[in-house]
Amino acid sequence: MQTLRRPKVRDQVAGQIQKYIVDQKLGPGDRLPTETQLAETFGISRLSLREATKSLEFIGIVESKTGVGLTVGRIDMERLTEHLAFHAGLLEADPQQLIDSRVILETGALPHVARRMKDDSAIDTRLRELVDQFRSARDLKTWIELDIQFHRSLLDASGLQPLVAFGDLLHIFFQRFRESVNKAGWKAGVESHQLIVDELVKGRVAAATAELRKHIESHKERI
Amino acid sequence: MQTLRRPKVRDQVAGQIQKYIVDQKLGPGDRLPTETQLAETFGISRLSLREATKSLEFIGIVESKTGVGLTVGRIDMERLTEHLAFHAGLLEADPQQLIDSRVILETGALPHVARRMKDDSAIDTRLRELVDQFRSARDLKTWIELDIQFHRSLLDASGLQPLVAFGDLLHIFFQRFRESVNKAGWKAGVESHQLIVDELVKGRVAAATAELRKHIESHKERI
DNA sequence: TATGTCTGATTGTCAGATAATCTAGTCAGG
DNA sequence: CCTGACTAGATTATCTGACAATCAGACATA
Repeated sequence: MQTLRRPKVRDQVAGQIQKYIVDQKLGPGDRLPTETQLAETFGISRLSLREATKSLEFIGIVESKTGVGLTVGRIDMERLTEHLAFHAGLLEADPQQLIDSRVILETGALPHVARRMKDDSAIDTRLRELVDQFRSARDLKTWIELDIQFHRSLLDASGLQPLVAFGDLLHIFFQRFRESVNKAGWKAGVESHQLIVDELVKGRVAAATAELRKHIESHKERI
Repeated sequence: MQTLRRPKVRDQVAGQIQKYIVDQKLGPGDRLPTETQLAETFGISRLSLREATKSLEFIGIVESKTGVGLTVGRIDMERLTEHLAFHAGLLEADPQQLIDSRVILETGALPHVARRMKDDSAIDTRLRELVDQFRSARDLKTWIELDIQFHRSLLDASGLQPLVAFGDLLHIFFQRFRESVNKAGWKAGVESHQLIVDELVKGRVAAATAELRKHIESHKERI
């Protein structure tokens, strides 16, 4: 049976604060009302309000400084990843689904990347740079780091910000598979990345897509 | 210059709680000590401890139930996406980008939908039901409601939960365009949905994809 | 102008209390 | 022996009120 719970005050409040930020069209750094004012506005105690703001602060939606007040913050994915990666075991997501989703996301981005590459040579440069760094990577840790960067840059190159945001999120859940990469898979990964970039530059999107799909789906063997 | 701040109590405590979970090798559902006990252990007031646990609860690392206590939680993507709607890129999302992202997302899901349709006739039924309700929709409000449901069901039918979560997020930002749909666009939308389902049932994924793309991109005319 | 100081505003932390809710055990009735 | 209602204790949820720590800006002083 689904547990019926009374909606918790702080969650509602957290939602309302987010809504407030959007409605008022506030951006990073902008001031929010003081805790006391907010508490009065929502008709709750300052303490309950605090639990809401502290939660939001935890993931970076707001920042609070003593003696200053609350400001809208910048979400930084690294911070979040740090906390979440710590708890790889708690992440509940079907690996298979994660992989399929990534394939859809990244292969879907490729046509956009190819199109933009024609006008902006910086994209090409950036991707090649990363591939080169790959080759000189000596340990698994930096390899993983670069792999994330490569795929992020790929999505970024599509010019579609929403995809980048979603990609970041998927990566958090993906982390644990990455750690199971062995030397052979590593080597294959380098070649794969190189190939993808080469095909893209030539404008052969279909070939790049096929390679990218194969590359991502290679994770399936390790689950 | 980097601001020097006194490390905040609750962040330290949040870290310690996480450490505790890992050290004790706790998994989802396992009990944690009570708030009072934890507060004593860390030598802080129960209130400060609460701010830490609430933060962790916010992203799903722990759960707390009244009358029961704290348990280790499961982290699910839906919850996170909800809050990360604030991710910088999305806040200032360009309508064009939103549309392109949706196209990638939904057309990418179609092959999965088609495959699953073969084994599960309920999917077919569900989608047809929605199309039928479309025809009998009389005002714009219910039409929009049904449109959202249709596209959500489509993603849901792919069996890929991450896509559903992301789709929901995109819809939030999409809302404003929806309201600008006129009678003609409405009529065309009904036919379009019908066609997509028909093609899918016949297993003609490419045709369905083309139609879906056209359908979503029709929004471009209205921005 | 430059520098040190004061002050009001705001968040950080605490203690103590009451309400709401859940778990586990108790006990009556069959 | 079993089942269901009920009670008691434990635990979190929320509130009130208070004081400490910190900061930005005004103000006075040289």
